[in-house]
Amino acid sequence: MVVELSARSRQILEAIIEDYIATAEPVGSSAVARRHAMTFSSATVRNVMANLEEMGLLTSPHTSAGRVPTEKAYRFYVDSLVGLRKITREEKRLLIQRCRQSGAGLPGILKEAGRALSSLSNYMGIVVAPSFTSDIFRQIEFIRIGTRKVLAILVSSNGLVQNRLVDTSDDIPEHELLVMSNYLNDLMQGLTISQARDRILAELNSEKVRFDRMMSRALQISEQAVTTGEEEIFLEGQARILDQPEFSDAARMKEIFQTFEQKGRMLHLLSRCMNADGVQIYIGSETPVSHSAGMSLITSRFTTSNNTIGLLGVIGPTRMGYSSVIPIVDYTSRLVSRLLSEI
Amino acid sequence: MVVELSARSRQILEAIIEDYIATAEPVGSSAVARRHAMTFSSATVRNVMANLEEMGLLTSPHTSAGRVPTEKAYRFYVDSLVGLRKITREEKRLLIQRCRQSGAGLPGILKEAGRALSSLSNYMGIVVAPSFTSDIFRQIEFIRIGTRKVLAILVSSNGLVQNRLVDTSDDIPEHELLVMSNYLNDLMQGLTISQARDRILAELNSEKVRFDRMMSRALQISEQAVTTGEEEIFLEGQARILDQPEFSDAARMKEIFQTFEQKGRMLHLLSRCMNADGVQIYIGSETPVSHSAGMSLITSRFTTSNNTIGLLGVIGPTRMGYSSVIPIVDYTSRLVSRLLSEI
DNA sequence: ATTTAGCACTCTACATCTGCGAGTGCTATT
DNA sequence: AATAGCACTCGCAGATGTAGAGTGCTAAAT
Repeated sequence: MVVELSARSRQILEAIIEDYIATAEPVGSSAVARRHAMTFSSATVRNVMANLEEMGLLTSPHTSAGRVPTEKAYRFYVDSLVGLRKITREEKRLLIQRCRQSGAGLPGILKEAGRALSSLSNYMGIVVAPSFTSDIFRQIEFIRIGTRKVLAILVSSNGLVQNRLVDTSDDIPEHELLVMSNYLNDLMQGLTISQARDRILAELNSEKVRFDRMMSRALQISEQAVTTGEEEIFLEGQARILDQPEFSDAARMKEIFQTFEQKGRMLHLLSRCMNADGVQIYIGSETPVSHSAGMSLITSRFTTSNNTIGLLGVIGPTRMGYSSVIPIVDYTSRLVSRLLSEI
Repeated sequence: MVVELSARSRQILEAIIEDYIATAEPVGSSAVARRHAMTFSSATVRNVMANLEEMGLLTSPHTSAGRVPTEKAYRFYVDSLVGLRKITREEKRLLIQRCRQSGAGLPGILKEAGRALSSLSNYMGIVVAPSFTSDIFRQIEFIRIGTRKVLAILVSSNGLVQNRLVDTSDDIPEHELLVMSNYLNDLMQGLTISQARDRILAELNSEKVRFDRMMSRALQISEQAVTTGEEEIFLEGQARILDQPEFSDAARMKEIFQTFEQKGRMLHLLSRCMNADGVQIYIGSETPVSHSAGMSLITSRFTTSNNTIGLLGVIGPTRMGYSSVIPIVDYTSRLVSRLLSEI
């Protein structure tokens, strides 16, 4: 729905939103007229506010309180936000420094990026690691751990490692494991992990393999190895949302923390943020995770050297400092993409 | 300090503690006399309570409220606790079921054990994975990832895997990597990871190696690989502590969550819980993590198949259901040890 | 036709007050 | 030594009162 507003209404709406973002308290007509040194009086502001309320952009908690922006207002505000604060040099410096200091490797960078996001925005940082399954297969290794236990190690071309302990029906000698891994490495060369999985399943059903004991055994083991483990999601700075006055209520808090504990579910919900390029903004009930809790989500994708994609962003209250958070998320996603391409 | 009490004083103290654990509200003299069907009157109870207060076992929040047990009282209660509730069959069943259902492998079992601890106790579950460094070295592998990048994969005999991406000054061909890994596998055979690290450092300084380009390169790379990564600590059911009325205050909550976010620090503090065998109980200010926040910690060690040790337990408010939590922690640590020995 | 000033009205947050009841400590009694 | 009785204390919850912020309407001004 397109919202049409006169220049003045718009100016007032923006003032209200910004004041509310800053103070978390309902803002009254006189406050707007005063603080923003408007050319007109509080009475005029009142009239305009009444209009805006009718349009569904403002509500008042009760008769004699000021007005509070609705989700619709935030949406309008964000959409028409021309004056995006640029990211400051200081923030850039901090982000770069922190992401570099992290222990080498993709997970290290991502975790640190999440922390940096959180500390710069003062909300919660969120990072979804690129899905292992869409990464390109690089190598599989088998290591014999005691009798009837084989450790399968799967390496992707991004240097990600997934390992899995597999029980085998009987003891497999080392030299046979070597033959098996050679066979499989050959089979899966150049495929993504998920394609590799399909190939394995297809091969398992093929005639030629069915009667080759070693091959079918190799396929069975590797099938377990390529089965996706838990995908990784980093939530950093959870304690920070306790700073927000709107979450000081215990019941609400609990709801939120419970949501965050179900990482699998979150991941599922976040997947739809990965479809579009650029910074995505979800306000209030638009937010895929934790509906109805008055949270907003700002995300952006990042890419690794071989074009698998991950997601990073910030979760905070609907009343969020959009104008500063958006450029931070934007910059961070570019930065992370760049750092990852260096790996 | 040893506390000596008459049988009656003791009976009353226990009644107060148990009532307070159940209700989280100060308990008065008449409540004790009534609810526990004592053979004496509330007036007598009052006299006894006055004594107990003088001994520092009780305090009253204000004049006309009931009494609340102090840390000292909990300590006494726990120490003299003969009537440890046995773990129920139902609880056993649940624990076993949940720990088994977890994905194979040590981390899977530990994570699930943490969750089970949390849901059975209704407090927070905590699990510290056995230190990788005291595990026994099993094998090292190098995989070439692009030019000048080598992925070093370190496997312990428990089937734990640590991997690290290493930058190399120049490109190393695959066949040379193979030679290197053979050399190192031989070098570190049978040692623990931390011993292996010492050996590597010693070797790096030895005369014979210093002038062998390949060997010294191998040692340099592996030195990075054996450097300990982050140790793992699982905190499960954080949301559950929000159920406790004593933590409904936002400021307190924040303090607690901030503590839990610094996992490195926690790990450090928890290390002293690993020294003794059996169930360890830390009450209030005795608790190594988060002093002064009115929390108690109950832990017990578990061991893997080759005697590396980890820690698991429960964190909750000082007012904790000790008599049921203690056997749960005890049983879980045995269970986990057993499950791990099967790996 | 807007904009503005003025004013009556509304509603909440905060403070003050009050009675109730839970709980205590002391004392006299058994 | 244990108990019953009693006066006393104190916090809590509900009631009452008040100040102030904010609104909406109307009439005057531009």
